[in-house]
Amino acid sequence: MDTALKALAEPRRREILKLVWATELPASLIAASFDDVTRSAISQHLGVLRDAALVVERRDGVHRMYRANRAEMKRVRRFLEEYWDDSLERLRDVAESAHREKGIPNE
Amino acid sequence: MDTALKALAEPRRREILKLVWATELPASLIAASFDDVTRSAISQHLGVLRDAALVVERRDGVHRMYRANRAEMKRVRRFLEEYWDDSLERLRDVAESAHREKGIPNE
DNA sequence: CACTTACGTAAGTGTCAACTAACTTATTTC
DNA sequence: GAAATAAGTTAGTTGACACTTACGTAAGTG
Repeated sequence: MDTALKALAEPRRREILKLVWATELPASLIAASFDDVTRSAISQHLGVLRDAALVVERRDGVHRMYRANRAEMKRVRRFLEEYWDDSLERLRDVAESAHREKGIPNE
Repeated sequence: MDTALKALAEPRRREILKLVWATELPASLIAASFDDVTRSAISQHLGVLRDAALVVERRDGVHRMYRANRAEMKRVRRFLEEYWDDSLERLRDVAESAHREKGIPNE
């Protein structure tokens, strides 16, 4: 999960992900849509996304077709939503117990 | 926004954020809840979170009290949700998305 | 005022990440 | 089978980052 979040923290990779969200694309086309970076860099980004399971690869002759792994994306999304929503209650106790243990001044 | 995402990609900082989500805490207590890292490291993490506006600082005598900036967190959350949803929208526009569902691994 | 507490900041270190350039491997075409 | 195309891979560079130790500083305390 951490791998996925880190992968998403990079703007270039988010851009790639958007490209292959709805359509399957070969690496060459993905790389071609970035003019300020080499094909190699994109290939490496694709590797990171693949390792994070955010993207799936399928070989088609000389091409490697990529598309977003929406199942995994959903997992990330759920994780974050639980993070926002659950943190409040779940951690109030932790904070308060720490409060007591260390004996913080005033309040 | 990119600053915020990057800040969130670091597990330690997510942990800190959780701590100050529901309760305002002084830096010392926050640091005290991590035993494998120095106070200085936590201070620096707090600086990153502050720069990303994910956390607000309030001075109270010798203490610097921190709490999560929920407004900013909401912004990040919205950004991500638009990210998912915009892309999903595009997906809907792709006519063959329905039959492509069948080829999707796991889930 | 000396002392302590609660913090930030500076400087230095090791590691990792993004990138380029060059090379390799697989596939199709002639 | 040689050449061309598509893509991954490796080596090396640069910069960022998480961290530590050491020091600085503001606020309270005897």
